Amino acid sequence: MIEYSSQPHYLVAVDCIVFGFEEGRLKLLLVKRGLEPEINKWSLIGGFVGPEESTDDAALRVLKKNTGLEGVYLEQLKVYGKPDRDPVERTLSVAYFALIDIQKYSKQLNADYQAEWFLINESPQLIFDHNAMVADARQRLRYKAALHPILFELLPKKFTLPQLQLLFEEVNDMKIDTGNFNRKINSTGLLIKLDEKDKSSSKKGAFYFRLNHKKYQSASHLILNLIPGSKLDL
Amino acid sequence: MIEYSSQPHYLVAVDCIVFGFEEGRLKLLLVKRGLEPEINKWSLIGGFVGPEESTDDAALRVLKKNTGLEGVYLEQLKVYGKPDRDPVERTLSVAYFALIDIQKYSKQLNADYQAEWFLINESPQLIFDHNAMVADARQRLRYKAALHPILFELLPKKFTLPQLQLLFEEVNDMKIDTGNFNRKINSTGLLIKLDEKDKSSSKKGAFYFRLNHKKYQSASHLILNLIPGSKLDL
DNA sequence: AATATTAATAGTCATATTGACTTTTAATAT
DNA sequence: ATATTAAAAGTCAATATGACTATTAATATT
Repeated sequence: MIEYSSQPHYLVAVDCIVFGFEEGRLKLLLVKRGLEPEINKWSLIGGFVGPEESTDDAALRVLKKNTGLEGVYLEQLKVYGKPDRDPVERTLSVAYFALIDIQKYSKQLNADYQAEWFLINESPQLIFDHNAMVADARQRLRYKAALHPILFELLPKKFTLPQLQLLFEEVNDMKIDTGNFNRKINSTGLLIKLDEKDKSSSKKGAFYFRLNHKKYQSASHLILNLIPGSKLDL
Repeated sequence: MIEYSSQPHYLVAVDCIVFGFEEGRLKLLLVKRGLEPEINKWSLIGGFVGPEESTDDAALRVLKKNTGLEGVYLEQLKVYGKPDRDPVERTLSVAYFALIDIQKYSKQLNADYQAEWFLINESPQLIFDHNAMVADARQRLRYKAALHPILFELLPKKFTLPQLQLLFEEVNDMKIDTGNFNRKINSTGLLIKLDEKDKSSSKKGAFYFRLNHKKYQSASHLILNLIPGSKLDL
């Protein structure tokens, strides 16, 4: 029988950077680590890759086990492979980032799980290299969101244009001109205007919109130009 | 002493998709596999990750060992983590793609190593999931090249605009209008026109250009718009 | 009931970019 | 001298963009 004799073997983990958006602020979902070392410290949602599952499957499983979340946007970020990143023994981590609609899951998250939302800019010190993972994921999110319509994954089914603009402004940490933003979003044809208005934040109220799912699916890999001055740095 | 008791351990490999460009065609560097199983079959350049090196370092080492290449453009593509992708035992592979100037290395490659260049569209059946890796790498190259000036990595120090256009056409598998292409490239300010001309492919000759390295470094992460109709699919 | 207030939404306009196309130019071959 | 070739420059209408202004719809105030 053939074998790769004497090659070293390593642990392989997955870690998920879970983004949410609430009250106009970008948030991050964290859990308290349940094993030594660094037990009870804040950590990304993660776990070891089992013998019968792919890394993608492991990420889905870990996400579901720790939060109950299913069917969310999930994308491989990158591998963190430095030999000493875990002090116990060598462990590679495949990082994934997820975008979820907080409202959809907030009740179940608080009731059944230990997970907690943090404002992205006020999140605590994390274990190992998890802070670096979050920083990389934010950068990737910004990059991707400037070119592809993925931020809708963070919003509820019904949302307003001012809400969407706030999300873009939060992700990109910049002010955006309302008129130009609306024109650009409308020109994508991705949104369908509803009759209902949200009057919680103004007297006039802002119309609710929902995604044109058909169009959205076919456009998810198209390159758009959602952020002003995208010739600039990202 | 703390340990992650009884978690499964796996082999971890790196595989490099090495792209080159010669005679107007995109090429792929392959080697004959040196160990069982599938010994002597064509394979990407790869190897196992050693205990003291990061995956990035492993990719650099493997690339140097198999080809002598150093200082080339190298970027992590993604992890291939399906449990059965290697028939011998579970092995995760971290795939990297490299862009190199063929001319710079052709002599040493032929003399000292087993590596061989193939036209990308005429490359042989590869072991395991390596064909899928190549397909993913091509897609990533096309995506990235539409937005960032990375294809220069495939050209020699001196090159002509027709040569560059041919490269873009090859990568994107489409015809590009010469006037518009030149205008776009010139507007980036990345190129410096030389006095010398290349007369090998026309009577008039085409001016050589070289990269403005200073500008190139600061522009490598900027989003440009190098491909016509980039609102289209990629 | 008229008016002020607020933020959403629509409209304007000069400028820049784009794609399709045409013209000129530089060198060699006949 | 003239024809040939492909590189390089130029033209132009259509579109996209960013900065800005005007209008509108609902509520609050007098």
